[in-house]
Amino acid sequence: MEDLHATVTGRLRRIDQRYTTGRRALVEVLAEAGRPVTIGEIVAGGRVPAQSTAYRNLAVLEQAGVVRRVQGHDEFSRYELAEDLTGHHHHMVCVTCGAVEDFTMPSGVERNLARVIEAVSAGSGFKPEGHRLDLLGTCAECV
Amino acid sequence: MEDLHATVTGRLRRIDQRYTTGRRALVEVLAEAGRPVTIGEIVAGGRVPAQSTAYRNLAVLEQAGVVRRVQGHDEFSRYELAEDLTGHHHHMVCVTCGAVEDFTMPSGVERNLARVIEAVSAGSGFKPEGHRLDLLGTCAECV
DNA sequence: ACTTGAAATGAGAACCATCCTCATTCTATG
DNA sequence: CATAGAATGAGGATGGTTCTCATTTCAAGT
Repeated sequence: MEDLHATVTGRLRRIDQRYTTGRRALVEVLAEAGRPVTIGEIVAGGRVPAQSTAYRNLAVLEQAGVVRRVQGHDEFSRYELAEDLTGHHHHMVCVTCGAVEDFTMPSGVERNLARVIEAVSAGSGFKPEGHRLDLLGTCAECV
Repeated sequence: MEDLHATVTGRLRRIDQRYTTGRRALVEVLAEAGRPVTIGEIVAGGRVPAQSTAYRNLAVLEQAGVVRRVQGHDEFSRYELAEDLTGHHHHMVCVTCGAVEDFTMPSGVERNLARVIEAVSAGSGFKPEGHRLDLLGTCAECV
């Protein structure tokens, strides 16, 4: 966790932003969640008091490359730590309640996928910078 | 195109909805686009006059299993024909302008991916119903 | 420690894509 | 042709997200 804070400090400094107590709390909430969380969940946790500040700081942290915004299957945005902080992963998205959980694939499959993506975009004029693979289905809660 | 209209007629009838001229125009716009389009693009085309009707009819067509809603990388929703009408495909999403283009992968890769997805979700309590794979990057226009 | 200027915060207002309302128009059916 | 019910379109309402601005906090120099 201290390593994480040190990394975030550096990335914020790079865009002339301070790592305040409130922003540390936000990063800790995201780190402890282990899955993408909504603004509602973040504020309901009690450690991040104001919704407007949460939105603003998530935008700052996104610009710093610390946070990534995730679209699930409902009307709420969700936020998680950037992949280079948590490791490359994908999402299982419940189409009923909107909940999002992380999952990972064997690295062989990932390498294979990366190779195919490279080949597909080669002649298209599109310059790929990353990919997202989401499973859509029903989570255990919603059976 | 006539086959398409016949199929849509059937699917709408199944949920007690009519296939009106306006809805036919909407389906034709989506079919001709060949990529997910925004409400703005649909209305700007001139064949679908009212924005509110476009939204309502897209919702009806989505319920009928004719249309799928796609989230890109900007604040606009995009709409395309359902995969069983156009074939399974994925999206290249421009992170700069938000444009979305279709692409397909070799069927061997798809089968492989499906197998891995099955294995991953097997012990998780999550029941997968589909997947979406998006390439994020920069399109030819945005260089 | 004290001061000071600039950045961060929080409460509420503003924004805008999307959805809803309702009076009017269309359409399938007898 | 008549009629009842559905579809349409213009504008209003909704709500997640963003912006505003007065207040508070922070970092750096003295």
